[in-house]
Amino acid sequence: MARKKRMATGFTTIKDIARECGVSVTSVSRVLSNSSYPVSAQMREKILKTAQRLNYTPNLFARGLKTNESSEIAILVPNIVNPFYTSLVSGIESVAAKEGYTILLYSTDSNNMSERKIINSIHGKRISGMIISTGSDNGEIIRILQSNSQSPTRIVLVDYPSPSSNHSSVFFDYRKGSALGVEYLIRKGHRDIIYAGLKPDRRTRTERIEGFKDVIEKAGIPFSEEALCIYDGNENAKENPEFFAGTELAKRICAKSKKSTAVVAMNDMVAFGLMNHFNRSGVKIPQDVSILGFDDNLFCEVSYPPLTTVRIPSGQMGELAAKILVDELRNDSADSYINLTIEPTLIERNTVAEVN
Amino acid sequence: MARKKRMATGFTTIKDIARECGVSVTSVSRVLSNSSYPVSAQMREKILKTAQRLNYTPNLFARGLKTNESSEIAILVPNIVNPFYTSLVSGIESVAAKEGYTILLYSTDSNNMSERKIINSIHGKRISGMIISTGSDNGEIIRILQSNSQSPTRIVLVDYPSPSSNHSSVFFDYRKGSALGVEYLIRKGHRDIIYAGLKPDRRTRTERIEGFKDVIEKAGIPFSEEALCIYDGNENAKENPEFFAGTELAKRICAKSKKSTAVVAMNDMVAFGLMNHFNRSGVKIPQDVSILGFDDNLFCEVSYPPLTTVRIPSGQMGELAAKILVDELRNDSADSYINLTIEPTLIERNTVAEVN
DNA sequence: CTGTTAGCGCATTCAA
DNA sequence: TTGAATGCGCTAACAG
Repeated sequence: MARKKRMATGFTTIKDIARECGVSVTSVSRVLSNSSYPVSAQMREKILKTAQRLNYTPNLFARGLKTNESSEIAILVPNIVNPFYTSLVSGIESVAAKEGYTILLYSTDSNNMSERKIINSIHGKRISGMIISTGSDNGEIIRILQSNSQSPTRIVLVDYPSPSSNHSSVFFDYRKGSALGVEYLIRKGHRDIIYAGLKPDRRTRTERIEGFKDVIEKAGIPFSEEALCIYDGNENAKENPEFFAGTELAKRICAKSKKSTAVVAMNDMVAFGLMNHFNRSGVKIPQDVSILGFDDNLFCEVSYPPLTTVRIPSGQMGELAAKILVDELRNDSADSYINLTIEPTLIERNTVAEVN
Repeated sequence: MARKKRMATGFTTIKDIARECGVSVTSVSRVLSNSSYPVSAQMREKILKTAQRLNYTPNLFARGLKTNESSEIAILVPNIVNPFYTSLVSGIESVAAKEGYTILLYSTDSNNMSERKIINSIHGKRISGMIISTGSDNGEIIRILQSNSQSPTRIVLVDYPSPSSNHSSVFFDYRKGSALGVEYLIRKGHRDIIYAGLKPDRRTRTERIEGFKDVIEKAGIPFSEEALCIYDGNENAKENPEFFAGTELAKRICAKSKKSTAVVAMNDMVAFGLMNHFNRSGVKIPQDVSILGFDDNLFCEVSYPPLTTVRIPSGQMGELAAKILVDELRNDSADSYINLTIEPTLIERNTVAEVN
């Protein structure tokens, strides 16, 4: 009579099911963990039934303790408010969910969360894999991660330079993207073109400027530093610093004696800032000045006029990164890594005019 | 000599540390798990040192198996692309991180992830608590969650109606928000006001219309169904359905014989759609027509003209929800729940003109 | 095909 | 203040 002690958590366990069915826990485990081990059909049936009836949910702690696997993917991004990261994370999430992985979200901007702490958390949870895309490019995290030789965590990098080469990555070719945009402008007859952006303090920004120069020079247009309009105020001063920078840069551009016919923005938010000031000042877009964005975020369609821009398919990049990771996790393809570089495309809308 | 078998995972365990220090695993556990149990200072010191040296990270599976706690918070949202959810999640994440909780992100839009599946995952992981905010308001998830009496998961609801009352919630008062906006319009002299939005198929939308009617009638303006411009096309047809709906509704409004001086949009995206069409058609905002948004998303500053709108502080709502949850988790405050209703505020920008 | 047994790493009795 | 022993729930040898 005396019911065996069965307090603990109140959750149904395989032991409960075993008792109920009059079979061993092993058999229960075998069917409930989708083991390939042979089990008679009727027993399987019975176990499945009572598992359902008893509302059984496997205790992932126990399972993890045995298998050291969590089916979890950690995402490391600075934040999710920046539209690039929003859709990156969204892309990752969609394929991860489909593949049965759960997403752990770590954002480095949330203070108190040192990279060290994050790594510890990830180790402790025996995370299968992680996708890293923090804006900075010091490679710090990777270094920490690898300094601990115990960690078998699979890593896929997105727009994040790697100090070593033992992981896959998805990069966007910012240099080519920038070039693509400027070529388009030149094709439209522009020759006095300005680049407007924030301090080129990271690779994803320097590359844009390089791409800009590449094409200007190739077109035989004399390049001067004058063509580079850089806002170097505090990036964190405003709620929407890039937009604010755009408005400031537009003022500076308006004040120039030498007039330009087009300005290529570091990204869409900067472009919106430019447009905002131009719109207010009665500078007509694109009649008086053409604007080129970079990102193709949700609001390019929304702005007035709709923004012509170089597209960074961040959602797709997220999906690719996740697919690569899941694939590596499943096939444990030891030392083969795949490194993708995503090609830019130009999205024509209404902010670039033809000049002659 | 024969090293005891110590393969398993390769991670350092408390056993390793115990051996290294020549003490019992018990003592190691006590100091490394921050137990309040008394341990001599020197021993503590020694253990801490070698733990650090050996790069020890507690195995959270093992710990969880004992304690049945994960320090994880699950977030359930339809997606993170909608700006409301972006900042909701962001707000939650920031306080969760600060409090030492990890975020698990579940998005219901990602197909293949039935609510049933999500619940199972959450049970299996012994998630401490969850925050739910799925657009629909059928209460399905709660029902499933509670049908399984085993689940002790703490839940906080955000803009999600509850079929029962045993959990805390954070709501926004859409009705009052809408009223606030319309009152402002009337104060500015508007009397021919139109509401433009999608099908009122959920509470958060019907409330807006009710608030609209409330004020119109209170102002002694005869209300007719004509004033309600509802787009009932397929919401998922376009990439940005709300924006698209806005453009369509603007066309319809332009075609009306009776001219209105103001239109209140269901939300900012719809407002942007309206503005897009008006801008293209040479209808001047706000001289020819005033526009009122709802949300106060990132792009209200960016649009041209900047959008006057009723603010939903979704980031703050996320923070509040997380604070409530963490508090309940820590203090296990049994059956006391707190239900907040967030008050609207009006953000004046440049899309509403004074008429007379 | 089925069951018995051991142990993953940790926190926690209980005894010293 | 310390340590030996137990078991959380599950999976994987190993033996039948």
